[in-house]
Amino acid sequence: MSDRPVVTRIAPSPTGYMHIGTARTALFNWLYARGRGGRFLLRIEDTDKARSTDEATQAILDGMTWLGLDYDGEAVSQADRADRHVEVANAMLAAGSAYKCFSTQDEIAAFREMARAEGRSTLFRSPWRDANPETYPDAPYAIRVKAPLNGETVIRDAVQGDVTIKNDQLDDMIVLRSDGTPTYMLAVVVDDRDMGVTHVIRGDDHLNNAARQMLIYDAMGWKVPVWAHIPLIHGEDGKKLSKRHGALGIMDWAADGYPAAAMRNYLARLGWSHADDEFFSDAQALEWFDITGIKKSPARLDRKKLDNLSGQHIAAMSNADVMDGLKSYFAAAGLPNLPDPVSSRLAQALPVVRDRAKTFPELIDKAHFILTDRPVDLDEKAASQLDDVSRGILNELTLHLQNASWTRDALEGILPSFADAHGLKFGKLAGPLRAALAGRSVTPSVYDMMLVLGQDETVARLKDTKPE
RNA sequence: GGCCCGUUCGUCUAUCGGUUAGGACGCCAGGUUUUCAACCUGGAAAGAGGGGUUCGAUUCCCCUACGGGCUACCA
Repeated sequence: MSDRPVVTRIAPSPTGYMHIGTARTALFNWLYARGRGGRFLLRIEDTDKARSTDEATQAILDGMTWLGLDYDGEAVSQADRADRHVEVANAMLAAGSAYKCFSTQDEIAAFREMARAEGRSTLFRSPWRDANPETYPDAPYAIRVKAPLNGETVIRDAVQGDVTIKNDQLDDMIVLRSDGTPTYMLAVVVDDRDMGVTHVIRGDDHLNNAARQMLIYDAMGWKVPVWAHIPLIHGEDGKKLSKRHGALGIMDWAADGYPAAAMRNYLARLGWSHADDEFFSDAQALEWFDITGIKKSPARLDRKKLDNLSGQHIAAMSNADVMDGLKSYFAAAGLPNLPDPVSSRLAQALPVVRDRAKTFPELIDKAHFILTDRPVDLDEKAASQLDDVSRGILNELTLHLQNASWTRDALEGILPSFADAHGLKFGKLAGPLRAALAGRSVTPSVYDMMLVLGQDETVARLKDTKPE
């Protein structure tokens, strides 16, 4: 292939948010470049002024940041490079590989309409392709590339294999509009080549476009990059992703509380595989990722699988990483950050709750016992656990607890024998205990909670349940 | 319509002509257990259909069906 240093890029158009598919494509490009000591670039395809906004661009930047995909240099604005695009269009014109076309949009539309009605090809053949410049009218014109009329163009694609397109399927696409602005087809090619992009890894909705774009590379005598057109992601119903699937933006997933590391792992496994590896670190992904492992068929999103992976990541993260992830989650979900004291309490509880949560909000929920203050509010089920009898029992238990040494061994000695002495099954004691300590009926282990809460707090909460 | 791409358990996938078609998620059953989760053990579950090629096809070729993409002076 190539021994040039690898340069990849992600080139999203700012359309309001960072699409989940864009996020995966970005990840693939990032993995490929970074895994080989190459460069990874970001270019915002904002040539469509009507649809591009600063907010949308910011959304992409935010998405990249959250996902942890760092790019080299500054983000490039495609619109800012319009002059260079025009320059290239004129160069092609001068070289004779492009020509001025005076056909109006109305004429072309009328042609297509008729062609469709008659069942003929709607491919527009400009009458100006070989016209004598002396016959040119004094009117606005578009610049079109001169596509070869016969022969074929083969796209050597690292994912799709060799894809052959007959040249008579290619029209003389417009590179410069009659208002003097460059089209996307021109802009991508010029920008990719100017930015030194060696590998174009993008959605396969661009596969056919690659043949057209190669025309420009050839016309300018530029080296064609390695193409890698990856299949799109589909929704859980197998249909192409659309608004009704919801959660299309990467930040929606951030707001749902998935750690970025889990998202990277999950997204990497969507359409790419490395034998049977499912759960892996960034370092492993960086080492393993290669275009040869990319599948040719589209993959569906699977929330359950993400949940599972997410749970594994949360369990494997360091405390510091969990706390950082929590902050990102609060920011993405638009929630206020935890005040420091609460935050440090949560940190203490992490060891006993992290294994039980698939997402950050779930983690917060599991840690409710440590986040709540006395007097503990009881939910309905917890309240029903605390009848007069069990309150009495807890009160008696308090006596045993306030002088106990506060270790797991000690507590595991006290509680069962206490239950036994009262003719209670352990569960009958644990239920009310759970209610008193957490105000809920579903909590972490009572030993875990007691240890995390500490002796004073535990005893205080039990005393709060003292019968009147 | 034309051109291009795809199709292995419900889902993500392994397999690169010869396998009892493997793993993971999910699901079901059992176990463990102080609740929930986790965990352990076991189970059900797949080559779209039809033709070829071959001693032998999930694997190579063709057709059909289905899905997707492109076919703009959108990106």
